[in-house]
Amino acid sequence: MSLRHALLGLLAEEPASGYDLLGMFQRSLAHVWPATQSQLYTELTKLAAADLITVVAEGARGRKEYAITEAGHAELVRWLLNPERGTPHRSPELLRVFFLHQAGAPAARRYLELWGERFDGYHAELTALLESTDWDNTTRYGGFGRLTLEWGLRYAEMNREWAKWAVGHVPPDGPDRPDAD
Amino acid sequence: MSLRHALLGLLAEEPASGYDLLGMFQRSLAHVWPATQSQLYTELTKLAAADLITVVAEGARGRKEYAITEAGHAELVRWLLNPERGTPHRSPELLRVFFLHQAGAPAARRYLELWGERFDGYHAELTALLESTDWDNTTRYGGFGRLTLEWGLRYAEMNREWAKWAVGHVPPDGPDRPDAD
DNA sequence: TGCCACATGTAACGCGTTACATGATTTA
DNA sequence: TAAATCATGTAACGCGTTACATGTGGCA
Repeated sequence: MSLRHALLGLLAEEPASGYDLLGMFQRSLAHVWPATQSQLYTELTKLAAADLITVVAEGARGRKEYAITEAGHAELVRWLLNPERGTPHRSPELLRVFFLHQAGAPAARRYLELWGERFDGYHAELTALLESTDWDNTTRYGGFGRLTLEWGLRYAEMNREWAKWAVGHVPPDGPDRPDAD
Repeated sequence: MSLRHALLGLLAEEPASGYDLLGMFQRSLAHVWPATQSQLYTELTKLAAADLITVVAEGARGRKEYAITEAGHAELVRWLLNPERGTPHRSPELLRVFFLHQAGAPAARRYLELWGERFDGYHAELTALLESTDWDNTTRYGGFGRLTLEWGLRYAEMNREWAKWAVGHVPPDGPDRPDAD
């Protein structure tokens, strides 16, 4: 149930419409919590029904501007300070590594090299974001966006380093299959 | 659709029953791709219907032992070598960081300290796993389990370091709320 | 006037979770 | 003979994805 809290978090800064929020998701939250248009509108309706947000203005083209309520802000803070036990970590890419010997050592090495390259790209993307933003002037999100960006940078670096290490540690293929059990 | 490939991967090593596979998931795959009992049996039925696996023996208590078919192995290798564009990264914990200034700087620092401690624990858990396993003797998964474990260790370290850094970079609370917009 | 951007909504489907439901075999 | 373990299955629910569906307002 994190989408609802993401919406509350955004609306805690300033009122916005579903369309506005969609833009914010695509621009600033895309790396942390992607969401689709359809999901977003559905959740806004639910949040309004639960009185965590309310419509504060209606504009042209059916535009509805939402604002967070007191109850909504209370819920946001409650969620922030009560980290329920995390969702288990699931990574299809890492799962592949687990079974990669089925593909043979050369293919495995290629896979890991590709891994490194993908994170090169990701790192570059984030670096561009870091440099294109004036972090001093960003009162919005109080600079915490910088912390999450730093996490992303370190994550990318870690993956690059790991991939490099892993390529060198791919076990050799067995003669055929040991099957010694 | 990764659960099905995880099952194919395990069955590529040796035939097993749903119950056996459940044990393997809990023991060795828990950190990479957790799965529940109910999910697993459902997926096995589907895999059998698709002829990617077959029942090779029936034992006591309705036990059904499955083995991978040729089609199943082909599908496994296909999946291994075709990394479709990754599921977007979603982390409720990181999402919290994004909005943490709503909770105030002291609470934010406490949150980040807790983050570091949790990864201390995780790192210790993985280290224990590393030391309790004889990696030379592990033909099963051809040593690739070691690569994923290494990833986990580095991930834990990265998070510890980041949390330490982040605690020192928590922006001060605004006087009240700038609201200058 | 025609297109683009704005703006909101619904329906179908898949996967993961929790809970329920049942029963056989071994072993203490 | 009672409990633990082995063993399989179904149902309800939530969230995320894709696709469909519709309509208005501004501007060139």
